Amino acid sequence: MARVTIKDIAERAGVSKTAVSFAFNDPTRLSKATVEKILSVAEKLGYAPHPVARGLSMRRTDVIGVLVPQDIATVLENPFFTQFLRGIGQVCLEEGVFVLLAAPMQGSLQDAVDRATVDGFVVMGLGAQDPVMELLQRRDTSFVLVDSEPLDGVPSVNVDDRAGARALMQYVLDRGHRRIAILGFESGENGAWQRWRGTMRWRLEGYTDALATAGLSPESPDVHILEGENNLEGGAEAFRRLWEMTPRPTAVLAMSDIMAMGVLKTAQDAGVEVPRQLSIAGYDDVPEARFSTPPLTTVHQPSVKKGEQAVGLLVRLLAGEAVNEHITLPTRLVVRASVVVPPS
Amino acid sequence: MARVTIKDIAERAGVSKTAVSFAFNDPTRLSKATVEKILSVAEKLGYAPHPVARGLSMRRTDVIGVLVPQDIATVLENPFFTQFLRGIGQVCLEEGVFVLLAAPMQGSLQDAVDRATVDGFVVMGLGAQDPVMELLQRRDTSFVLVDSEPLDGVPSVNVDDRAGARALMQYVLDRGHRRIAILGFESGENGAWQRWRGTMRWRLEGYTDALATAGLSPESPDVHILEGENNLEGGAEAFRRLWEMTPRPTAVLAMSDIMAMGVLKTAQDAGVEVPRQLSIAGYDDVPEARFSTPPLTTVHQPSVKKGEQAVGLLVRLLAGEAVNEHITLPTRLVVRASVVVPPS
DNA sequence: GCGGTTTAGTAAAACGGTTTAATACCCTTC
DNA sequence: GAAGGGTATTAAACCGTTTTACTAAACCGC
Repeated sequence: MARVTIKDIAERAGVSKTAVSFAFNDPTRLSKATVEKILSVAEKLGYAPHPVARGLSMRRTDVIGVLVPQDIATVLENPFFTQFLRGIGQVCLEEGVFVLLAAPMQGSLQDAVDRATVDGFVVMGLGAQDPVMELLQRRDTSFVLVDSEPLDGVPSVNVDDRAGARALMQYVLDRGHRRIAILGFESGENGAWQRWRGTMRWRLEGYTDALATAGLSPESPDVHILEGENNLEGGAEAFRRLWEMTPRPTAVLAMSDIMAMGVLKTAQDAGVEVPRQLSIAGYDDVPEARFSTPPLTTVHQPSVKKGEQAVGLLVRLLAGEAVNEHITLPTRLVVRASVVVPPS
Repeated sequence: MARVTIKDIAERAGVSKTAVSFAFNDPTRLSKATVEKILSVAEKLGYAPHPVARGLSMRRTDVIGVLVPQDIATVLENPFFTQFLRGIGQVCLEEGVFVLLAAPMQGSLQDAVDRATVDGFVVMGLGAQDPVMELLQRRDTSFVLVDSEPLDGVPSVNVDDRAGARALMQYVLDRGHRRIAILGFESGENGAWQRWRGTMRWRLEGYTDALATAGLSPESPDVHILEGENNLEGGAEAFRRLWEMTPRPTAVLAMSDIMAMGVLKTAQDAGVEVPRQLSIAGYDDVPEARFSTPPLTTVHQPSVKKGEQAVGLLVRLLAGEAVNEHITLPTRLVVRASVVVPPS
């Protein structure tokens, strides 16, 4: 039983394909009677226009892609991304557009871009110097950057990472901490925080701003900057490394809540009292940050709104509007209980 | 600057469109020299085959849809679904296939099915009597059911919900609880648990099995069955209702961890000591269940594997294999700290 | 130098829709 | 009664690929 096509409907209704198409897309072009006739035949045969054929003809798929530089399982491990995706999904639904997850296919993000049947991309956390960036620009695909360094002529959404990081570090210093570990994501530039770009760079700048007020800097011997995978295990692994240091840091600022929770869990499993022996702070303020024990002191960023805004820009771009906005959303320090004064 | 098509490449390389197509899809049909010539021209012009055109011609989009009966923001609120999606995403990546999220479009799931450009669906939690089920069967779309009542001829993945629920309830009863609340998802059949189907029904059967060993049943005056939205707020709202009962239940078994955590949080905010005054149990064993205070006693289900298996079946189906498997994955009681003996 | 097979390439027909340009018909209007 | 103007409808072109069926040339053994 082959798929029922527009031709079938046309024949059964005794009209042309054009008429059938009109009945669905612009009924005013046809007489009331003909439209009804066509629709009833279509209904009876269970016809719906083939979305791919339609897409080819209309040069529009009504799908937007969410492009992420890591594989889906990894990305979804971070609740922040789930929140972001919720924002995207919600707006897409309202706009009558589907969401497609585009991650590196057999390792190649380029392949994913080439093969994805989408009208445009929301691009998440892509390095400015990534070759995919060029590829996107060369194609006629529209796209919006999120958590990337803004590019001229490409709309973008970011949060005020620097201010958030500064406020958090200031808070930690104000409690009295002077031996501090900063935990970033894996950047492929392990240890070379001088070469960090984008989000990590901005956050580091914020930390640095605050450190300066205490006469410290990333180069200070008691300030440690390390990288780990952006998930629970990355936090766990980082804890093990930093707990071997002498003297041990009294506070660790992770660049994501999920890493912070990895540190927290592993520290507790190792018998370390948090926050008495070790203060831990995160970044993002994911929903579960308030449920941990102790609840996580962190920096809130409006993750859902980030997604909403990104899709909003993309939709306008796809509608042909000349969008050139660089949105920066606010961040906010959220004080909970995982950072206290260090042991004396 | 219009998109560069196969025709452009053909002209610039001085060959036919067919040759270009072969160069990409079956290079052995062409001489080494011609292939190189074509590929170099394609490279220079930045050509990649138009995925939609390709899809139309090949009758294959290399996209699978994840069909959910609620909107994306709601579904993603439940970490269980995120885990499920991780499993799906991972296998899809390996298979070189994209994932498309298909939720009701402007309220119509039917629309979503008609408009989604996919080769097949993983259908999540759809009621057996849902009209969409019929639609799917009438179309030539392949699909796999997850968390639905198995349908003849349609592969499906489920977990042993009944056994899990039974073990959990037994554990609760063994602690000595006799005034018990059961909290299900909103089913559109509020209060009418007799009409629950699928997952909710199976779990309820498990609870009932165990209740029977204590001489109780869903009809017992001290057993309360209620529904709430399947998210934190649903749990919160449910707590308020059940805390007004007299006598109050000493234990509540929620059908998802997320609801359980909603109950937990709200109870604590109301000054209730958990678990001393109120024992709380969940279902799913999402990653954050171990991080709550107290850590959640719950039923583990292999969410990631569920996604993996579902895609696995779908892929085989799409490959033309006659798949007719009904997979049931095991569940397992996870004892943590949120259920203790009730106050005397 | 002759049939037969391989090799390298192509023209044209799908795939299933939408859109453009044209036509046939009827109704006014002068 | 011819010109003009809707209105309802359609044939054909188009979207950008893949695939089928065919041809021309080269190669082969004898």
